Amino acid sequence: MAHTRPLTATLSEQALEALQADIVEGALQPGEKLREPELAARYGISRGPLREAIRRLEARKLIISAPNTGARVVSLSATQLLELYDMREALEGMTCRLAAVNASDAELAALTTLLDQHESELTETDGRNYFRQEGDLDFHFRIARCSGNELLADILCVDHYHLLRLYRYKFSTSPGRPARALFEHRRILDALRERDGELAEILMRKHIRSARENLKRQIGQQLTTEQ
Amino acid sequence: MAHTRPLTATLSEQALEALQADIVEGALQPGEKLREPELAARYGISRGPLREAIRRLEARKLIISAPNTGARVVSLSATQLLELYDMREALEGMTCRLAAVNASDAELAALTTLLDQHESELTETDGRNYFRQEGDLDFHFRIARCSGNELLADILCVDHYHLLRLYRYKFSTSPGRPARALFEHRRILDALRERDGELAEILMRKHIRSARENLKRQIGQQLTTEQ
DNA sequence: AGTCGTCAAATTGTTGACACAATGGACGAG
DNA sequence: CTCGTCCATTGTGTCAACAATTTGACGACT
Repeated sequence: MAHTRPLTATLSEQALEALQADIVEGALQPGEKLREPELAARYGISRGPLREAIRRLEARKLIISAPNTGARVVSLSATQLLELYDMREALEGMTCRLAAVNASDAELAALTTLLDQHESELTETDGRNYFRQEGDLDFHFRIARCSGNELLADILCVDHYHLLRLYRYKFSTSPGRPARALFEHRRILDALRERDGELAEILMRKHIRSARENLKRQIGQQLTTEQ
Repeated sequence: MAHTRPLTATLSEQALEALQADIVEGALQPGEKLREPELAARYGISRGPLREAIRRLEARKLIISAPNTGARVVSLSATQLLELYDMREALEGMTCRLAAVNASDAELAALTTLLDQHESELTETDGRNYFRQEGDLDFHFRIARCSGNELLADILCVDHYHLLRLYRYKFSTSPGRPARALFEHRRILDALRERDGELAEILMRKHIRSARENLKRQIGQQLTTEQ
């Protein structure tokens, strides 16, 4: 009989999760210096595992560090944030194209359910926070996962997803945006159901580009202009 | 007066470079177990910095590791290798589109020179190893670098480039392929010079897709079918 | 007053030792 | 002969101490 194994086997993984949560949830602010002795004490571990966690979060682009001067929480410039959207347009366009071919009927049905669920929440909250959906509740996340391409899915859902999470909600969504986004999601799903990969890709790219334009308009002095 | 500073400030970085070279150049074979005491002795360092180097190479997908069971050199299945090409199609298509807008005239001129150089080498070596160009000599690498999008360029030229290097040359290029590739490169550059981002993206994607198809045809029993 | 050099404190880089888990082979039961 | 168990060995996870570098403050000099 198997023991119920802990969620994280090693202290390094626990530190990874804790540190990532602290960064994404804002307990550690963008640009903040990460002092190893302080953090190690905070998580009740030694510096060894902590340093490994820092290296892994560097891979997820949540931390930047230089030799001898230590690590800091990432702080994207406006330019860098827009770059992130160009990357998403390219990668999510491709996952969408692939999903049109590779998604199972069951997965597409589940996506329909998800969007219905989003619609309820949209009307309930008066169209306020449609974008707050995370992980499995995130339409984009789910599409990547059923693209059939593990590499793309991992890059989007593991490597860069948390950076997106960190910045996605720093900007107030303009009034009509959530409803508009839901509409675009439905059109994308329509294309997926019709198994039209080319159209699905075009629609997803347009969708992300319009989110990018929306963001661009809102970028004022909220962001540091230089990294 | 500044000391001539060493290329790598820390042992961890030296280990990163050494280990990466050993993996890409085949001194460490795909799938091979990486024993920390052995490697630490090999590079003349202790396990601490070595473990950090391993974590960083995990980010570059050259190493995979699981808790308590250690690390191994990555060994891509045929499926995973094809997935890599889908990722490239998406990302390089985008860098190409952006480069059409953002590349300077000087950069485009340098790319022309590069392709001329490739042509000489192609005729000199009887069309054998056009694809062996690496780093700054790699057409794709250079385009990413002049896309103006640092994030995309880093993902392609740092994060995933070495994985591509590792696998690019495991397959014999079919007879006419190098000449064909050079021809496609020239058409892409034409589009860049005309500042036609849409066409440049289309051509780059077609180019990578045909490389993918070429690869697919050659995949026999050389690759493990399961990871 | 401002700039530069020096020194002390804090922080990062590295090491070797210890604790724990996994691997592999010998041994014995079936 | 096959399978499972036990134990020794090997390797990974973690820690605390040491070494080297950076940072900031203080004071001397222009």
